[in-house]
Amino acid sequence: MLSDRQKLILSMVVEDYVRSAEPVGSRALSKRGEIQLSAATIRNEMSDLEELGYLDQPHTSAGRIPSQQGYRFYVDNLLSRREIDKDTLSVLREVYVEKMTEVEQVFHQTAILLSQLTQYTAIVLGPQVYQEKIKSIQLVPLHERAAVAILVTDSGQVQSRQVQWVEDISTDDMTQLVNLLNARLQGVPVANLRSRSYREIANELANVMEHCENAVAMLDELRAAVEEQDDRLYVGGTNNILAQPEFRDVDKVRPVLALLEQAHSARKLLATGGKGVQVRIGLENGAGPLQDCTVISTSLHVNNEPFGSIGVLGPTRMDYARVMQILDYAGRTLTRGIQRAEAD
Amino acid sequence: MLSDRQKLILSMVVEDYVRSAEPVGSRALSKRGEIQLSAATIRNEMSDLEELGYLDQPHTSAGRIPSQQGYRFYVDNLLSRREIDKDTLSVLREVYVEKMTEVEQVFHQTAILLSQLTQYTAIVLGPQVYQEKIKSIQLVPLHERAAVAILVTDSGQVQSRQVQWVEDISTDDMTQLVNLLNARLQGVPVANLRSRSYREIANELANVMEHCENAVAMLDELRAAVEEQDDRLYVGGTNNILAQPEFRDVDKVRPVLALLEQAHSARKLLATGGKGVQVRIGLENGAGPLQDCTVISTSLHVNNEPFGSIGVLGPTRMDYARVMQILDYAGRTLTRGIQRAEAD
DNA sequence: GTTTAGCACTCGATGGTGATGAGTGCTAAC
DNA sequence: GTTAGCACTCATCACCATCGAGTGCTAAAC
Repeated sequence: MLSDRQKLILSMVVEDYVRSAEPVGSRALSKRGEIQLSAATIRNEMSDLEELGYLDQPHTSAGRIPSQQGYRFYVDNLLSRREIDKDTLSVLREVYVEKMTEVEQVFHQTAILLSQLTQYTAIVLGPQVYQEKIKSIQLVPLHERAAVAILVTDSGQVQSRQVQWVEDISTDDMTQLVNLLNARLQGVPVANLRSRSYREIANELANVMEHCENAVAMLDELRAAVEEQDDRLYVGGTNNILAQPEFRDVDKVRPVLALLEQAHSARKLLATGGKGVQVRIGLENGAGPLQDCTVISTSLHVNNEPFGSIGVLGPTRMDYARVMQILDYAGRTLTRGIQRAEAD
Repeated sequence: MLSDRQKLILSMVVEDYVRSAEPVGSRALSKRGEIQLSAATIRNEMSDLEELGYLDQPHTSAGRIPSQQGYRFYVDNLLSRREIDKDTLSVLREVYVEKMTEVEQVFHQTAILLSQLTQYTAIVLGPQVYQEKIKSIQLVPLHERAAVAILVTDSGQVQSRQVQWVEDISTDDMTQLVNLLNARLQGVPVANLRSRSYREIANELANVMEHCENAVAMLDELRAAVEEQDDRLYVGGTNNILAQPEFRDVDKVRPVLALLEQAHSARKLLATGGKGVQVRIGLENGAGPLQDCTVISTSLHVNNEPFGSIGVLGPTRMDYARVMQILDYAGRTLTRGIQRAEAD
């Protein structure tokens, strides 16, 4: 276990380094007044901290920087929970005071907001429609052989697909089809469209109307639409990462940007399920391009069900306290807002 | 007017420079065999071309690079319309052979595809729902006081918004409302929702039912949804731009990325209206961050109406012929595909 | 035992120097 | 009109000395 003095020095190193991006020397800490020790003493402690794995030294005769383990300890034990600053708070309040009817829009705005506030890159993952229940299915004919199929879930999310019929279909048939689908599918989780109930419906359809293959294909299309939309991912402020000194080297940034462009890679970075703010430092994000990055994220919950997540990606040298506060606040406000909108 | 020899030399310089990203020297051209002249002669011609403004010299005793004017002349007059290469063609065919029912998905895929094929950054702007006509309006109740309003246009695009009622509304009222709206609004351009017909409807509603403010507010919400969605912009391969030698400097890339993140700035880059492939070189994109970039784009048309546009952003040192071919092909194929889907 | 001053040492960063070579412009010969 | 020859320019690179921040260690002070 670290002594109190070691903890103090570690957190001073972390905070200094986060501000300056320069290795922190013993003399600099000694002069800062928060600690009444000579540079030599601090040097000894730093040497110990390095041996314990909490600090790194880029090269002999440079100052120290926190190691991944150092950041981890700092986040877990030393983080000073200072108040969220007023300017930030007022910006957050201003945005979330507006009514938030359109989920998609809110998530998009949140990505922009988070990136602006933190000056890092924001990643927002929309809720998984896949887990919601079907509220209604609608069919809007476009021409004789084409229509738009619309699926509404109980949280009010809408998915749609154009469908083509192989042969003409009468308005009556279509009404009958819609009625049947609604009667059988209301309340069914969208995910089930692929399995059991899906086949039952198919059989039943075959009894009621001709050309039911079309209707079956339609359900399949809707399910596909939902699956695709489930990757609904918003990334904001990618360019912010370029402002960080550790990413001045293009070869370092490019893999990170490339990863963010792949929806399936990016979504893996975010917290899933668990409550509270999650911090993943360096290699904890999985080896590779993100070894110098930290992702802080929190997942949203509505009625105790996961409802997307929001996160911030920056260098490991990140203002942990501030970002965690912002995410915490944004997460709770968003959750409340959505819950209220649904309860209305 | 340039002599044939000058044209040949200019295009050799452009093509060499596009390949190598290094200033092109007279000796290098002389040795390439396509021209039977000594380095000295070519030097004289290059000197003339520089005086005429078609070539630049980074510093004395460096080779020449094309000026913006040089690229412009090359694109307008010298571009060799060689065949699109087979590999590229087969990739394009493969993607667009799949049926393209979902407009949104196709545009998204196109952004990814274009960036992969060209190794530049792709920008795709979806069609303006705003200009289409209303096909149908639907209302799906969620709770007593909340519903999802859905608007379908004649091209099959779907927009939706959650709406809240101030007071409970009966199912009958809702049905009546939907019927009225459909009767009055079918065929009306979405854009008109804000103006004339919108007020007429409001008055008529006041006669038929109570609490019509809710319905009026709903129409307003739908219009807002459409307006927001009109910024539907897909950007693919932003990281590709980092691979270009002229953008190894982070300070050069960052403004470009920042611009691409702002939907309203990015959409300005693309061709609007006119048919055919458009090339904007350097400052032609408007002064500022894009002075070393070229945007090649083409707008799509369905039934002679504009239907979004697709474009590629790269350094001015760009493979013009190839990108123009790819965009031309993709544009025509997309248009055909969408038209067919609608005609079915 | 803990803290501190003193000092030699390390190592990256900075800046100046000279060699190298690609490429030019000019002149004179073909 | 074309080309060979040549002096000149200038970016790039390797090399080297200098500088200074920061360390580790030792011995003295508390």
